[in-house]
Amino acid sequence: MKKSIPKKTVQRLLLYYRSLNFLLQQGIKNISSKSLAGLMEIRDSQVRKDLSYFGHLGKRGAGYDVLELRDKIARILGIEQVKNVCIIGMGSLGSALAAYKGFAALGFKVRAVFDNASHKVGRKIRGYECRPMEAMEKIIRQEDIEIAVLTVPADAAQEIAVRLEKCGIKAILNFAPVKLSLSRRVKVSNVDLAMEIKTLSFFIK
Amino acid sequence: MKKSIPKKTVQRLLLYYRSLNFLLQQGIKNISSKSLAGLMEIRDSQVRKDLSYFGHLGKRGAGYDVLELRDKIARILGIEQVKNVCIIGMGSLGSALAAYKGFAALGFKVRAVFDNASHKVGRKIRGYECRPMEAMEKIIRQEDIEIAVLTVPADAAQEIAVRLEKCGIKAILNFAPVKLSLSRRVKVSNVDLAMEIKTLSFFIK
DNA sequence: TAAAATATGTGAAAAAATTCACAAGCGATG
DNA sequence: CATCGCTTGTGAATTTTTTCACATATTTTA
Ligand SMILES: NC(=O)c1ccc[n+]([C@@H]2O[C@H](COP(=O)([O-])OP(=O)(O)OC[C@H]3O[C@@H](n4cnc5c(N)ncnc54)[C@H](O)[C@@H]3O)[C@@H](O)[C@H]2O)c1
Ligand SMILES: NC(=O)c1ccc[n+]([C@@H]2O[C@H](COP(=O)([O-])OP(=O)(O)OC[C@H]3O[C@@H](n4cnc5c(N)ncnc54)[C@H](O)[C@@H]3O)[C@@H](O)[C@H]2O)c1
Repeated sequence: MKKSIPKKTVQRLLLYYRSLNFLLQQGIKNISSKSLAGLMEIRDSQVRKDLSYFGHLGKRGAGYDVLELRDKIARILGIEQVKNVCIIGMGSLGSALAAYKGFAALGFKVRAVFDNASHKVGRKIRGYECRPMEAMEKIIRQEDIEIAVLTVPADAAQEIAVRLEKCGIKAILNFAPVKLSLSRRVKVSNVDLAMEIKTLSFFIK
Repeated sequence: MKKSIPKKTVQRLLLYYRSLNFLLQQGIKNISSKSLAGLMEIRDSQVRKDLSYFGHLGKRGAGYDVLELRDKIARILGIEQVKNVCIIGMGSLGSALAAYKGFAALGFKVRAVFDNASHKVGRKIRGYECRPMEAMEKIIRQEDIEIAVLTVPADAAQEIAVRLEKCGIKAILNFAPVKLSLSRRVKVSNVDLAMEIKTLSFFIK
C-alpha cells in the first residue's frame, strides 16, 4: 500500500494544475521541476517529491511533458469526474459562490440551492431555483449530492450540519465562523475569511 | 528576542478568541486548556504551547480566566486597533465581502471600494460609494489603507497588484486564482475556494 | 560515440510542528 | 499546615514536512 498523501501535497497539485494550464495556453510543451517551482515560489525538490507520490511522471534529463502531466494530475484529483454539490443559504456569499465559474472548471456541479427565507424560496437566484429547507434531505438523495457548501448564519450552521450528516452527505465546506461537531465520517473544511485577513495583518510590520 | 510565532499558532489564536467569546456569552468565567481544546478538536498541549509564546497566561491548578485570556489574545492580535482596508472589484464576491460583519468584529474597517465598470462607479454598493480605479492610489494614501482585498477577474489581478505595491499597500488578500508576483515587502495571502473544495473532495472515500 | 550538460526520483538530513510527560505551582480539604 | 488533586508551562520525544544531495537516466554537443 502507498503512503498516504499529505493534504499540503494535494493543495499544491492544484496549483501545479493551474500553472500547467497556463503554460499550455502559452504553447509551452515541456517544463522542468525547477521552472514549474519558479512559477509559485517553492523549491524544485518539493515539486518532484509531490509528483513522486504518483509514480514516474517525468523523464530524467528532459523534465515533464506539460499536457501529459496536466492530464495525469486531473486524473489524480478526479477533475474529469463530476461531483454534485449544493449550496445552503443563498445570502450574499451563497449567491456569489453559486455564480462562481471556478467550481465547474474543477468538476463540481451545483445541483441545488436552499434557503429558508420565504421570499427566496421558489425564486430563481443566479439561475438556480431556490428550494425550501424542508426538501433538503429528499433533494440531496435524489440528485446524488455528496458535498454541501454551507453559507448560513453561524447560529443556524450546526443544526443544518447535523441534518446533512443524517442524510448521508460526505463533506461540508463551511463558511460560518463556528466549529461544527459531527462524526468523523463527514469531512469538514472551514473557510474563515476573517481569520485569513487577521492572520495577514498580524504579520505586517 | 522572542522566538518567531508560527502562522498556525496565530490562526489557532483566532479560534481560541472565538471560543472564548462564546464561553463569555454563556457566563463561563474559567476554563482549562483541556476543555478549550475540546471545543475545537485539538490537544490540550497544543493550546498551552500556543499560549506559552506570549507569557504565563494561566494559573497552575486553576486554568485560564476566560475574560482575561480573551482580552490578552485581542491585544496580541491587535483586534482593538483598527486597520483600514479597501475592496477592489465590486462583483458578486466583492459585494458579499463588503457586507460581511465579521471583518468589523476583528478590527477591520472598509474605507473604500473600487471598480472599473462605468455603471458601478459613483453608485452606492452595500452602503459604500464605488470609486473609480483612477482614484485608487490617491484614496489609499488619503485614507491610510494598509490592506487591499482583491476580487477582480484573474487576468486583471497582477496589474492591479503592481499598482498596489507601488502606492505602498502592506498586504493583499487575493481571491483571484493566480499567483501574484510582487516583492517580498508586500504580504500576500491567497484564498482559493476552488482549491478548498477540491482538496475536500479528494479525501472523500 | 564519448563526454558534458541536464534533470528526475528518492533516501537521508534538516527543519518545523505536534504531542508527550512531568516537575512545579495553586487551591481545597481536613 | 501537610497532603491531595488538578492544571499549567515547558523541555524532550515524536511525527510530519521540507530540503538536500546524489545516483541514475536522458539529451546534446562535439
Ligand atoms: N458575506 C461574506 O462575505 C462572508 C464572509 C465570510 C463568512 N461569511 C459567513 O457566511 C455566512 C453567510 O454570510 P452572508 O453574508 O451570505 O449572510 P446573509 O445574511 O447574506 O445570508 C444568509 C442566508 O442564509 C439564509 N438562512 C438563514 N437561516 C437559515 C436556515 N436556518 N436555513 C437555511 N437558510 C437560512 C438567509 O435567509 C440568508 O439568505 C455567515 O455565517 C457569515 O458569517 C460571510
Ligand atoms: N464569485 C465567487 O464566489 C468567487 C469565488 C472564488 C474566487 N472568485 C474570484 O474572485 C474574483 C471576482 O469574482 P466575482 O465572482 O466577484 O466576479 P465578478 O465578475 O462578479 O466581479 C468582478 C468585478 O471586478 C470588476 N473589474 C474587472 N476588471 C477590473 C479592473 N481591471 N479593475 C477594477 N475592477 C475590475 C468588474 O467590473 C466586476 O465588478 C475572480 O477572480 C474570481 O475568480 C470568485
